[in-house]
Amino acid sequence: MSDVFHALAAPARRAILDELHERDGQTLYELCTRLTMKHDLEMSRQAISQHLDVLEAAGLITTRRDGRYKFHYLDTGPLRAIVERWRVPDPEE
Amino acid sequence: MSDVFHALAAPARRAILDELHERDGQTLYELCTRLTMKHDLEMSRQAISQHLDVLEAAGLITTRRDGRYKFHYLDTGPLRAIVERWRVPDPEE
DNA sequence: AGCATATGCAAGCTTCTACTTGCATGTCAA
DNA sequence: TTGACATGCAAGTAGAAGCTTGCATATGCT
Repeated sequence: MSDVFHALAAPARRAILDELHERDGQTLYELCTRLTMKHDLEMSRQAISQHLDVLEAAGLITTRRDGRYKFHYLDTGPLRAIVERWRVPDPEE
Repeated sequence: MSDVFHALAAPARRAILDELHERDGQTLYELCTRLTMKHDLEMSRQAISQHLDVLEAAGLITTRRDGRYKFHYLDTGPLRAIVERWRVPDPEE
């Protein structure tokens, strides 16, 4: 799971995760417009597409094809390994 | 806290955190020998020193000077932000 | 003081990463 | 089928990151 850390290293990819966390299941074009609008990120479509590939390879997002649309869904499962690796105490304690 | 993600991106730095998690408060030289022995990492002293600087800048380790020795301590506090950012569910649930 | 130990600083090099650019593929509607 | 829409692929480029190399500073022991 070394790819997870690498995927999280880029600010642009964390912004994409933020976007999907706020509104799950977006297409590439939706992400392009919303990232430009809300997060003040001027990223080209190809740049975002490549970031999505990295995030999917890391298991942080899953995709679903439907015709010419491809929807992207956030998956925070791989982040659990980070928490457990160095025994991060819970905020409740 | 963008530095935290960048600090975690390098496998060598994660190995250093692993070492400090197993045995806290090591000096630079201790880390050099133990990383070479146990983790099969052939890293120079300068390389490890630079990694420690990055980890300290990210707040993942703290240091204490005593004479010519400098001890390094693990601090998992900044990792909590990762958990809370995308609402990673607890393993208990 | 003199020497070994422990760490710090900085320039140079190589590799990788993120982004761009240009074109290709596939889907749907008229 | 034609054209617009949505995405995919791949080469090229500028910048950053990690590591090395060489020397410098500082502490402790004899």
